[in-house]
Amino acid sequence: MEPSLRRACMFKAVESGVSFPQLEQEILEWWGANRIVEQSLAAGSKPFVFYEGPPTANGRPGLHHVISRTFKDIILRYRAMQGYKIIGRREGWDTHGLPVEIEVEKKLGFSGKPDIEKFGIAEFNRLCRESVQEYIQEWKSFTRRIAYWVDEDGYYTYDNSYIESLWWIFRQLWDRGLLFRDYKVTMHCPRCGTSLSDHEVSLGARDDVDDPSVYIKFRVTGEAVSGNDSPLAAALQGAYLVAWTTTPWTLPANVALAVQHGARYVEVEYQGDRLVMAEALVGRLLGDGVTPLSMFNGNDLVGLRYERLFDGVVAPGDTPDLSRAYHVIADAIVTLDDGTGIVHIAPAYGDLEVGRKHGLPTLFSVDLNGMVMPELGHFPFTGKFFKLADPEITRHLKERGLLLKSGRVQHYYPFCWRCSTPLLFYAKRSWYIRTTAFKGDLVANNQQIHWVPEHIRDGRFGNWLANNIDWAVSRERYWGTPLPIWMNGDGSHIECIGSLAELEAKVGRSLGELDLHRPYVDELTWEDPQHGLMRRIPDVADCWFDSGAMPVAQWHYPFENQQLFETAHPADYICEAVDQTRGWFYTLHAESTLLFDRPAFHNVICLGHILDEHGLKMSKSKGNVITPAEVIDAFGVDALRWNLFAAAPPGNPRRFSLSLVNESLRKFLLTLWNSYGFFVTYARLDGWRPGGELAPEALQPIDRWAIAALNGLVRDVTADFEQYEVYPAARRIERFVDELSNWYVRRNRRRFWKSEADADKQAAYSTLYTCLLTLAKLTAPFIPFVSEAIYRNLTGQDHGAPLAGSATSVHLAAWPVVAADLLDEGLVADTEALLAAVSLGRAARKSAGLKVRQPLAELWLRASSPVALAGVRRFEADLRDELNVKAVRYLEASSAIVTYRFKPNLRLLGKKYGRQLPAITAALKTLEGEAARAAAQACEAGGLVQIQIDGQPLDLLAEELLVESSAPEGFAVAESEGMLVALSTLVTPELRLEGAARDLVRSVQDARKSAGLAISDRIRLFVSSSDQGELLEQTLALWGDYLRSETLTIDLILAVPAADAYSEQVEFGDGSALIGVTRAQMEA
RNA sequence: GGGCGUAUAGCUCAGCUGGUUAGAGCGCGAUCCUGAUAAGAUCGAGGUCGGUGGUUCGAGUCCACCUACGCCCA
Repeated sequence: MEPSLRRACMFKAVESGVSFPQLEQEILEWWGANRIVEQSLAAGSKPFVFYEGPPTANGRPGLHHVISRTFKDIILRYRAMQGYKIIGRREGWDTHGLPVEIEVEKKLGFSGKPDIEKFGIAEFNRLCRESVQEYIQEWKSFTRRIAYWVDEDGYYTYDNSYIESLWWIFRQLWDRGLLFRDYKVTMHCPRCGTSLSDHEVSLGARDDVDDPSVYIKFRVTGEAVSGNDSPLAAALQGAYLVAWTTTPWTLPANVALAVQHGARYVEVEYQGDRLVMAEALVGRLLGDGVTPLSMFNGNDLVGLRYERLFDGVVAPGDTPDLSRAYHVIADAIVTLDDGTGIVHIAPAYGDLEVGRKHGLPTLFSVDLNGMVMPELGHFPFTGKFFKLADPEITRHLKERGLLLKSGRVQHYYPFCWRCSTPLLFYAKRSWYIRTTAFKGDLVANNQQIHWVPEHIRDGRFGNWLANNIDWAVSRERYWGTPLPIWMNGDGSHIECIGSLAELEAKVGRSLGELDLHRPYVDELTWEDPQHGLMRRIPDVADCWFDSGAMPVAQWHYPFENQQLFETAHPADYICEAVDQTRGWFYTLHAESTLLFDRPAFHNVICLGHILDEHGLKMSKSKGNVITPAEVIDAFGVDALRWNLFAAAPPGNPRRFSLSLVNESLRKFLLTLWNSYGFFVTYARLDGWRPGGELAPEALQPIDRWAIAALNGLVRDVTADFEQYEVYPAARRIERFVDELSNWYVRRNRRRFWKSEADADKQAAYSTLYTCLLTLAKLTAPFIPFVSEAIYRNLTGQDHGAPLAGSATSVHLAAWPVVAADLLDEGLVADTEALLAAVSLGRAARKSAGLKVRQPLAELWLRASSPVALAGVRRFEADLRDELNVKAVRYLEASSAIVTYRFKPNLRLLGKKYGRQLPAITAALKTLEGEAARAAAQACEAGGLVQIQIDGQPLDLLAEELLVESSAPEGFAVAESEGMLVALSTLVTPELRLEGAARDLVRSVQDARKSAGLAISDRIRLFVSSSDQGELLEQTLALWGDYLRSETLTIDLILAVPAADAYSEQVEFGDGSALIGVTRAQMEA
């Protein structure tokens, strides 16, 4: 071991071939063993409220869950480091709902509700509970692996306490008259006896279904509904309104005919009848040569009464106002694409929204088994299945002379995905929450929410609120929160129960042990003295209602935790994907607005979806799904997290591939890791410890630059976080890490490996240490593992005594604070100018074919502005060294070696001169020779430049012009954004020797490395050349000492290498040289 | 069919209130640099800024329409 390594060292060696997945496993174990997560969860004082949007525990976690969980995590970690106590940092599970039921049905081989009822609801629900529990176990280990830090003591929507809170909410709404019963159109399977979800409907829909296509005549009575007493009614008496339908079975339930606002309608004579329909469709239906008798606007027809075809059936308990039926309405659903421009309206079978809007009654003709109802009357089709009734109804109407035309058509129609029975659009009694009564509040409260990205607020979410419809909240299912509504036999008396205690009072016994699910709650009934037996309605709640209630129900409010709830509502932050605008974002917002008249959350990051590398949705059927495990196993969680934070703004849909994660790893994580590794390597050699006194004057400008840039970074990243803007924060960090590694470390390597332990070396260590330690804290919310490894080692947690005042984990450390006095915008800008000059210098070298190791005599520079010029002057020494030139000179207008060109500064001149611009540009182009030099001097002095426009003189200000200059003769030039660098290309014999020496040094360093020597090994060096002997001798004569000190050579031998030496043939001068190295004896 | 969003290099993305030669990283090719680095630098190939029209002295940027994709709704 090196003597220096025997000194007490606080840093553990950093292995260069780091495996991040392995590192992460070690840290996971350490976190677990030391209860770091628990400590972090318990820490903090000021409250910061978070709501966990509960994932449906009905599938394995995918990449999109990694995104949402890491975006939740990063904000919470940031707030925790700022000393906040995070409230609600706990798991939550959405456990109810149809997907869970379907999963269990599949397992059992069921094909619908009848199977479940036969099987027994109790056992069925038990299996549903079991199913979600299995998934939750998988989710828990996934959550730990991706370092989403939440309390595993989470909330479950199936808990009795959760359900009781929901009951309380329902009762609140009920007491305020906001919970009501109305029809809702569902897709109903008459064979399975159940409604189907949208998803199920799409499974069984076909677009090539053969159906009847009939045109029916409705006879105008000559009357109009009161208040619309148009003469048209009388004029059209006895004429027929013609409507088209592909579902004759719905005709008995007809209550209105709809026309289009503003469209043109005509009355025509056809086969002895007067028919009314849209003008645009007459030709298609009746052929050419039909002459119109009269014409009118769609609006004119509104209110016309017609003779009903049948007496539709009124639902039991319903008292519809039939005076509102059987007339013409105008509605936007009517199109002139096909049919007649007059649409038959049957609210019970699909047109419920239209019916509601126009105050139409809802009448029936087919029951839930799909049979034509006997109550309709005695017809040949009575009691028949609705599809089989179609031709009978058509024939019946034909006999009554009301059929104009019939045929067949192929179109879209849905079927049951299980049994292929045609589905019915069917208006069923449902329970609604009257959200429309609060539309104004919903919209107003939304304005208080900070959305990321911003456009969601007034775009997708705002529009959704503005078009609010009442929330249909009941489901005829089994595994869900039972609606706490009890009803007597004829539905004339209804009670809503708001707590378990209230229910106990009703049934007169303790229900402490009761599972508040079906079928157990269904069995609870009581006798009401006036209204008879009270029985619970069979419906359960929409599971979206469960999750929207989580601010209340996760704390079992108001039965417990009243005080906690006051603090924990609204949330400061939530985060989910964009599909939740009509899902969880809405249900949270709606329930909060209705109950408390305030938004449920203040800040929300709304994530875009993840796509595969071709921009397509990842789906099992496409086979393009990437699982989190394959990414994490290959590159680790931090590489994945960094990719998610830094690759694209969170609101955008993001394309994803393994190679992109690999890029994040190599580009960012390894750059950071290697800078850190560099530091630790040398700090160990020197036994360096942080904390020693550092004289400010020992800091080099580049040190102060690094510290200034670091503080600027802290300031900007903090500001980004305050705005919930994670992506720009990540980009800033990336840029800083790149500059730290490729500018600061590269420029200062020498200061770390030089042998004197002076103040300058201390300054370099101290600067780099400060940057790395601060970076560990800044990156902790992003990359919790790598930052932890760096932080713990830099604070000596694993090795020797921990640094005083440091935390055991970076996640328990405080967020960095900006040292305002160390910010230095001028210095940062000057360095930027320098970096630009360096880049141009390298470009110039490239164009002349002069490698950087070859020293050159001089460099000419013209800066883009006086500020940039000052910046370059300040760092001239760095520029000389970096570009390996002996002198830097500055081009000024007075110098005669260049010529000048002028361009207008459009940003300034555009506003001032507008359409004169082309002439000004042309005039500037003609400035040449002495005139150009004079103009350049004027610009430099800040004076005026006069040009001629159409014979008129025009004075331009110096800042309104952009000056460009050409290259001097004999120089290699590069130019960009106003800055020009010209390199003298003349290589003198002296410069050539110096270049040769540097070549030699580099070859020897290479050989040392290849020979496997340690950095600090001293060597014997052999050099010889058969074809460049003279050059070699001259080089060594002049630069021998330099070669020795650079390569730690204690014995330089101008000869062919000894047999035991490691030797290499290397390029040298115009030929080659043979070099050999052996480890020299260490002196005692 | 409606709403919202996206469309810029082979890939992933920047591009502020319209302004000068549309940028970065990856990948590819070439050259260079390197005793921290699976690294870095420079150059090159690669763009009709999705399309069409308009406003303007000037449009990737503003407006209209259209196309494709994603999400939500019908």
